[in-house]
Amino acid sequence: MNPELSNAAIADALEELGDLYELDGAVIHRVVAYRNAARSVREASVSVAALARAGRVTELPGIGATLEQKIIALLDTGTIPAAEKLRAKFPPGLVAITRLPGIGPKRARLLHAELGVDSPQALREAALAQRLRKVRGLGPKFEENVLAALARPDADEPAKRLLLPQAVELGAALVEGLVEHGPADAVVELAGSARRLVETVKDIDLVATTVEPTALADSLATLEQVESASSASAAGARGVTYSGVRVDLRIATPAQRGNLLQHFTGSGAHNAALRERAVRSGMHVSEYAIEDESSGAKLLCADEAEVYERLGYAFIPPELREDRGELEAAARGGPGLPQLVSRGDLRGDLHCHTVASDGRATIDEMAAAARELGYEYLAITDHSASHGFGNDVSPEELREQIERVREANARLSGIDVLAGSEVNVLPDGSLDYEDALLAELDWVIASVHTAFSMGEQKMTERMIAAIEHPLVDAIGHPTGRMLERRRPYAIDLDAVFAAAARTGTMLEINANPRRRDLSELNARAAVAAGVTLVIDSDAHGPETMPLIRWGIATARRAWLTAAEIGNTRPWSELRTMRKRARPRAAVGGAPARRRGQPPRG
DNA sequence: GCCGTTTTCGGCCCGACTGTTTTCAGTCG
Repeated sequence: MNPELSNAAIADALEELGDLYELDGAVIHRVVAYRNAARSVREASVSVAALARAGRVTELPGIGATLEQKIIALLDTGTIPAAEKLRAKFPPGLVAITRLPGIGPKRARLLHAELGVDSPQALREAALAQRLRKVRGLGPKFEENVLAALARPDADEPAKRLLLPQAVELGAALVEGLVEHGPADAVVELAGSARRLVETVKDIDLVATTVEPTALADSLATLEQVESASSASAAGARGVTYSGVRVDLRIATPAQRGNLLQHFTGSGAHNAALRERAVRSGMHVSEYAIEDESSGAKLLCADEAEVYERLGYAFIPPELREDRGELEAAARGGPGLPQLVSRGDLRGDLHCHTVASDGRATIDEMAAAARELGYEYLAITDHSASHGFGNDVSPEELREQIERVREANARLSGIDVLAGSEVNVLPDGSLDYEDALLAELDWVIASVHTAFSMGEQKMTERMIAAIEHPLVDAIGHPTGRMLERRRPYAIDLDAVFAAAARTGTMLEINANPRRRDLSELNARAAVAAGVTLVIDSDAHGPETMPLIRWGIATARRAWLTAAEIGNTRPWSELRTMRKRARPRAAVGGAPARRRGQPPRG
């Protein structure tokens, strides 16, 4: 029997069908319904295929009887009949055209019907022959824009995205520049996905208030980072940096600062859901005001929290604004939002490197950095013997390192230094130190660093073997992904989470901004399955230990509280949670702790 | 196609910008 389709595969199929219906001229709400359903499937924390087999898939938001049937057909036959029909009608090249800026489904359909355009290549030929301008509603300018879009070397690949720290840094520099060059009263803030602390960012969104909006809009073009700016008006301006990042500045009056910040922080899905719910109670929400339908009164909010309050919600932290159940939870009479974990809750860092392997600093230097951050403990976890791309730590060297850690711990005050290792999980699931040596360590984190492409079943068995090892306390960066660089290895995370919960093995949120691994959705699913997480910096030097903030960001976006994170506890408590410290009978027999699941996600 | 502190039918967020138009459709976020 074939393995069931992944949530991502089902979501892709629904998204494609939505695109095809849109090309076919379906009413837009139907198209939107497919896209909402696709997102719901993609973000589901359990196997949607399994849910569908159990007849429960309509429990997911946005999935009704019709989509249930289509998902079942997809699982049974590998395809959806409606999609087959539409694929025959609209060639894939036509769908590709709709990805070009300025061309949506309507124009693609028009070009197909009027000129027989069915691919980017055919579109280019038609534009060069000046045939596009003959179509009603299109003109020479459109032709020009089409050719420019097609000429871009990266026209058919998705745009590179900034890692969050780069976006935050660029955003801060732009804010500073606008404050410096703009009118004296200007207040400028970073909004958009960077404010929500997402993993990667496409463009920089800034909001500002001033009584001289055009002066501020004009000043965007004068910033040293900005290569070109356009369409400056009282409403704002747009620009592109020399690094090729789009910047969107929106301006309102000081009295509307809250409305604007709320709108421009997004996400789009959060705002759409917020506004739809508001409409049902007779309110219309925009970036400028909340309008009461019955009285016509327009409420301006200088403060963002007031926007939520006036609409009947508790304040929703930006990290949660993804339409993943936060509105239902924050609504008056709802269950309420969790008290999200914050940086100050962490009492220690359980994954870092020193000069013993590929780190840049000594034990003492790393311990000093940890103390500086207010931690109570730090585990030194250099790579193990077979790491292969740094300075390996042989068993003998690890024994010496343990001695050095014990000595440092005795000497240093204000910080407990723990002897640990980041042990390789070898392809067969075994570890590369003997158990007797591992038993001398305070903390063992096991990670996969080799043989990434072994296939899902083998990788899952490999990982579960490591999870079942009695001396493995946690699994490091559990999916191996590198944002914008390397996909996660194929692995059955449901099985991994179940094994981790069953054995009491913790899983890591690796805070390195290129990893953020587990991701927010996976972290949320892991905790729902009963797993305890740890948040680690994986620092290779004192200066990278503060990267922990990006791991905190992921945990917050995963709705996690301090109680769900192991290293918010003092070491005296956390050490007893390691499965090696538990009564032997409990290992393997502990029932999964279940947390109340929010309505979505 | 989904969904319900108005509704099992009739709604479904809101506004800016562009290019094409003499008042607006399409696209985008």
